[in-house]
Amino acid sequence: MGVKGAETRDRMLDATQELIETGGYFGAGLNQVIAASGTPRGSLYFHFPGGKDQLVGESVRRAGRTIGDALEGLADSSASAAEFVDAVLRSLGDRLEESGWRKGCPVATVALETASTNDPLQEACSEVYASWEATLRARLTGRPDADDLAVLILALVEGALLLARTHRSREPLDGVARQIGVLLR
Amino acid sequence: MGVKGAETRDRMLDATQELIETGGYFGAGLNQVIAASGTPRGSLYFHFPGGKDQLVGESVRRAGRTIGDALEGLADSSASAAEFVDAVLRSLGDRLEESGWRKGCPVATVALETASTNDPLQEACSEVYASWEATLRARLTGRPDADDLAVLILALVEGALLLARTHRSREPLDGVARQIGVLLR
DNA sequence: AAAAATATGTAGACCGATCTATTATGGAGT
DNA sequence: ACTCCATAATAGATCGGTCTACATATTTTT
Repeated sequence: MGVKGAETRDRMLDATQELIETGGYFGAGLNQVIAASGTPRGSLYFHFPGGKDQLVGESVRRAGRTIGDALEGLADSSASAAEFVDAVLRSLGDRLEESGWRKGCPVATVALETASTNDPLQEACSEVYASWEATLRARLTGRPDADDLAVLILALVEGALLLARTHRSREPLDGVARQIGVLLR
Repeated sequence: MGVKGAETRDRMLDATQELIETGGYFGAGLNQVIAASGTPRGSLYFHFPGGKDQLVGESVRRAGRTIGDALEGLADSSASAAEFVDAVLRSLGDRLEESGWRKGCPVATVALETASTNDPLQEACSEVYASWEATLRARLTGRPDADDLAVLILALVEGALLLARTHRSREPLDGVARQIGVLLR
């Protein structure tokens, strides 16, 4: 793949990721993708012969890696598990508020939309969540019930993000942050 | 409104609720709604002059009341807060698994899909969540931080439900249930 | 090194299917 | 008789996807 082609491909993934985050699978219409990325329709099927599902699948996995890397970063710079979770909640809260309550979890909407109707995408979302769980678990080694705790923290963060976006308020994230100490004593 | 009309209206809401739960706002195409309910297309706009958004809005609020009532019931028959949350998780897990991983939270998908693009529906979802929060809060009176705890529990349940549906497994719900005691000591 | 051949990518018109919504008409209930 | 509601045909827009033509690189051949 040449330089030009890679750029076009990237611009398409960027636009899709952005649209998905705001409106999910159906919010990322191909017309909107090509309009937002400034790329022609035909090129889409050149770079993504699998069509929309391939495009969305790659976008989800890509977003999963981005968030995953951010998690690793926060884990490394946190002294305790409680501090780590607090940093995650604050960081995601900033992102959400600064985007005008548009950018919550880049996976959740697609995950729910496709859970029962699109196996390849369901699997992609499942794998992203599993990778995040693994990252959390790695930060909790040594604790008893590290497995359960990792799942619990991920559920807590995802749920708080859902409520915060729906209410258009940081309160759910802040409320969870205030109580996280009790859990990770 | 006559008896016949009310029945038709109800059948439409039933079908919409079912479709929404499986596939969200865009999973509930009007063609599917009328096919599943066996009602004619024109009648839809007779009973719901506001079109699809009115139909979905009423379905969401209706599902919100159904779940809310179930929460109240479980709250009444639980001896402690921890027992209550455990019962909620188990009940939702049963519902999810028995439906073939289709029926998670009847609000979450629509909430995420419409959060940034459809204010009336975003508001409907926000109000349903607020009502559930209030129910949880009522079961926690007496505790310090009852407000925070209600939000935390709702986030936990919503997050666990999202993960369980995505992974097609009860594990996230069970894992949270195992750790809930620590939180509500 | 110049020319020819091939691969890579762009570009947009176009297709059938599906979407929500509207309309006109006819029948059922009271 | 008059309201309530059912019914289907249809409109107009948008959806994902395909197609052909064209342009630009890159390699091969001479």
